[in-house]
Amino acid sequence: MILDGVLKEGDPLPSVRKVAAEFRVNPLTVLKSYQELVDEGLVESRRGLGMFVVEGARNLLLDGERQRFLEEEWPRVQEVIHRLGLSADDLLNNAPRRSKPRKKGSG
Amino acid sequence: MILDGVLKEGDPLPSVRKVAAEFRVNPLTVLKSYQELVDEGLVESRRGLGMFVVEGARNLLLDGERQRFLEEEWPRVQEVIHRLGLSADDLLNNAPRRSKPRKKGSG
DNA sequence: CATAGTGTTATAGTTAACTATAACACTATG
DNA sequence: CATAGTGTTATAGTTAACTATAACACTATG
Repeated sequence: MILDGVLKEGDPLPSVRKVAAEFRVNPLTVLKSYQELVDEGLVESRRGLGMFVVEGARNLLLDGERQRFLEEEWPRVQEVIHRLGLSADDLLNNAPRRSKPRKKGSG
Repeated sequence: MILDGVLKEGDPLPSVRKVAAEFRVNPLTVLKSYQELVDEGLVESRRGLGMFVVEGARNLLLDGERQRFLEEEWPRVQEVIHRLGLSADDLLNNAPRRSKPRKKGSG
């Protein structure tokens, strides 16, 4: 939500209790997740008021997630792509060039 | 290992006990994972002998994993790429076109 | 002060996955 | 049969994450 701009910097996060109710989950579970955001320096907690998106959170998140994605997730995704014999073409255009025709349409 | 051809069809999987020892893990845990492969029809169990890669397993796996990847994983990866302001094009072709130059080299 | 909304802490219980250990069932080999 | 290697089942214990419930602490508002 922060990355997508749904939550701007300074905005309050939906309250622990509301999220807990909406997802039928224990408030403690929500709180713990929110605390992780605090630990990452993205969110700050103001007792009695709520939890708020920190100034600069979006850039911090963007940089951090970019790094994590490029160094950890993407390499693994690339391995999978390679293992499955997929091509960049297959993935980007919804119109794959006619490659080797498949034996059968399986379903 | 099956996709990469390390395990050919008909080959025995490393025994439950060996894997358990190698990864310092309970044999039951390994067994359960192997059972999942049996449930997927990729592997068959021969009591007293071992677990073996089924004939046709590689193609079955290839088709199944292709579908799973294209329908589930890749869309999510694309969302992340988009959210992070990265380009799938740049990531797939290793030769990124010169796009907007970044403000700073961060480190 | 009372109220209604926040985050926070505490205590006890539940659950799924995993561990530890032992024993059982089966097969090829000699 | 004995042996050594397989998969399999059973029992009890451990652990991390989550749940249920209640209470505490704080803030803006009236």
